Amino acid sequence: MVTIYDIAKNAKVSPMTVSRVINNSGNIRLTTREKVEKAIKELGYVPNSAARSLISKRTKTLGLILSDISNPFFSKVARGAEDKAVEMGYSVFMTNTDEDFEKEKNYINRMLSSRVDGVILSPTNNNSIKHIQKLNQHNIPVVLFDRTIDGFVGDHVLGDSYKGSRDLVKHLIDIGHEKIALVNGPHHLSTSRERQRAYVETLKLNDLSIHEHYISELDFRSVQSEDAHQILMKLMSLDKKKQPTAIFAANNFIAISIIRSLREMNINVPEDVSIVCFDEIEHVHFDPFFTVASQPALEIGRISAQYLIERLENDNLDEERIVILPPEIHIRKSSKPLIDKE
Amino acid sequence: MVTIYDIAKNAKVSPMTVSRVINNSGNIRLTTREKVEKAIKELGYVPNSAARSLISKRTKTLGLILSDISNPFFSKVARGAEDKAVEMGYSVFMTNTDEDFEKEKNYINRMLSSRVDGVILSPTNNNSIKHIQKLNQHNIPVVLFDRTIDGFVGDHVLGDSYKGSRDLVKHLIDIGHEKIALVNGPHHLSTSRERQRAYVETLKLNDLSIHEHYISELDFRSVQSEDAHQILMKLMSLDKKKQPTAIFAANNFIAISIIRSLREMNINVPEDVSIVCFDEIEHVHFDPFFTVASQPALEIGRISAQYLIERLENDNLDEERIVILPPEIHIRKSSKPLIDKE
DNA sequence: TAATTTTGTGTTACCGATAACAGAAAGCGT
DNA sequence: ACGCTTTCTGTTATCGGTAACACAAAATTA
Repeated sequence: MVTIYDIAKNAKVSPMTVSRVINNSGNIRLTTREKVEKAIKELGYVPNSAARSLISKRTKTLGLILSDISNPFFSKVARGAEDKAVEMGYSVFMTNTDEDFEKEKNYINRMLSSRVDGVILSPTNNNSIKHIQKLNQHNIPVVLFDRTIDGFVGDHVLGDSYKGSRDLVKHLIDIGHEKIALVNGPHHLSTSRERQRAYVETLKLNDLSIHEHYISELDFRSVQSEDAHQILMKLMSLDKKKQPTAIFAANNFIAISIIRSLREMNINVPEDVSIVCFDEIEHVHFDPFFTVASQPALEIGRISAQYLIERLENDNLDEERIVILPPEIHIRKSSKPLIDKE
Repeated sequence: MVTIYDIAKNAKVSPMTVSRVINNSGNIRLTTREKVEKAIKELGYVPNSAARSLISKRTKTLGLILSDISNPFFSKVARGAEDKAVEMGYSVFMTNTDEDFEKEKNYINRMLSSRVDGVILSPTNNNSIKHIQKLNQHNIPVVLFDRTIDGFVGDHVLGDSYKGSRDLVKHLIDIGHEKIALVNGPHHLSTSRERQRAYVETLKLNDLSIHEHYISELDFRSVQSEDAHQILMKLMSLDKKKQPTAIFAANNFIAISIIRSLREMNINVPEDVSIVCFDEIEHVHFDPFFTVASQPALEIGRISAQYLIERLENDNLDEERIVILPPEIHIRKSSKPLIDKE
């Protein structure tokens, strides 16, 4: 491996001079600079960042810990974060927890070991605070995105789950639905709790009742699951007075598993049941189908990276900055006005 | 930052002993081991991998350079590669070139600087060989996936573009289509060339003619583009004798842009035109729509990582190993038997 | 019990870069 | 030509680990 010493020997200068040429620091005579640059090109020298970061204590690397890379929402966040990071001179270590706390723990240790300068995280649950504290003990700042957790102090970049959910439920009510069920994500995630809060409040505000079984829970990653089927069976076998005519799915993958289960039961969307959900579902058809609250995923990623890097390069920042980005409601074909069948 | 020296002082041993405990190397008396482990826990020590790799010359890190992370095909490859790498004790640096040669160059330099042990790459074009040579000069092995390029010697993990394409085109012919157009990806990619070769040969073998304008080219990433529209306009305004009744799209995103353009022209799929394509299109609808050649993306990622790591940990491997994984043909609703309208 | 092996621990040097200091060379004023 | 800046370059020590060697203590063998 070519080192700064090889360059030094080749150009007949000291290693320090080579270092200075590389970093444009100090004063170098033009002729020496040229000698050194020639040697660098000839020998194909590339600085060793391990050696650099050993002395500089900075790696110019960010850790990005996603909960589900196969969900387009998260892969877009990743893309946004990487773009912005590179733009600002940083690299990104990207990892995937699959919503698994143990995996998260593991990756946090990896991040510590590789001495990333900061971490962008969508935590798996409230216990993740332990991981964050561990990072903070090592002076590694953390930006949370998508979700927040109890006790965290620092930058957040979130979507407005509350507002998006209110708008979705309101839309259902506006088009005549009164029996609306919620298939939520896991209650240990702040997004789920916010979405449920909005759902409950919106129904109450409109004097609509929440029947038993109307609120149920699924994993955010369950595209196809037995659990979904169970939930739908229960919902659709309620007696006519209670049987929901619309369902609010807490995220895109849950919506997909719902629509699949309904299909198996020969129930049509939107003819028999309307569905709305959080997060975009990639629509590749001629005409997009799902009524959704679409979050600005790329932007969430970009801002997360930017905030993190700003914090790294600037000590005198506020204790915490919270950005809450509103989702866009797209009304499409999965929701349709209720026509009274009686 | 806590170092091995702090642990040494705390446990009243030498740094070397601490190192031995951490790495389970050499013989350590049980009592000392316990002292050291206690100190490690108390001080929250995490080894500095920069320091480690400086001396060991290995980073236990792989570089993964994708051409389009927002394409589910590639994000699945990424997932597969990361899973396997972690399983084998490596981390992954993931980056995204957007099919841009300059970005690729940039990322290769980053990889060199961060001293990844090996690189998994889907090259942007034949000139990428320069980048690969640069890596090889630094003794960094490269595994190509999805695409191959001229002059590359080393491991490849590819999908069988030729076979998949033949099967798709054959399917169209079997259900009565005779006028079949190809909207290909860029000709500088091996996958495009293979898919075109299969298309041409299959038509010839069945005595079908390839009219002028039947073969055209789009970017693999163009989900929605003016170019697509232009191409479709040209195709659909051919005179009745030549107007294609079926289109073979070289990848998923091209298929999407085609179907969108057709929609704008009020042409229905599959009633008026059948479409088949390479790569899965995430079907979230009750019933999947596209007839596709689906590649085992996860497997491509996993094998790429495995081959690379094997090569890193094993000198006496063959010069090159080429895996070609067959795609699965899924016949769905976007292709339908031709009914003669005359 | 002395000789030999095994076990357990420490010392020194080094990986590749750079900060801090030192000192040589060149420029400048009188 | 002399001293005094300014510009340029080199030396030394260090970042946090570990390999290589050295050596004392304990265990084993003769």
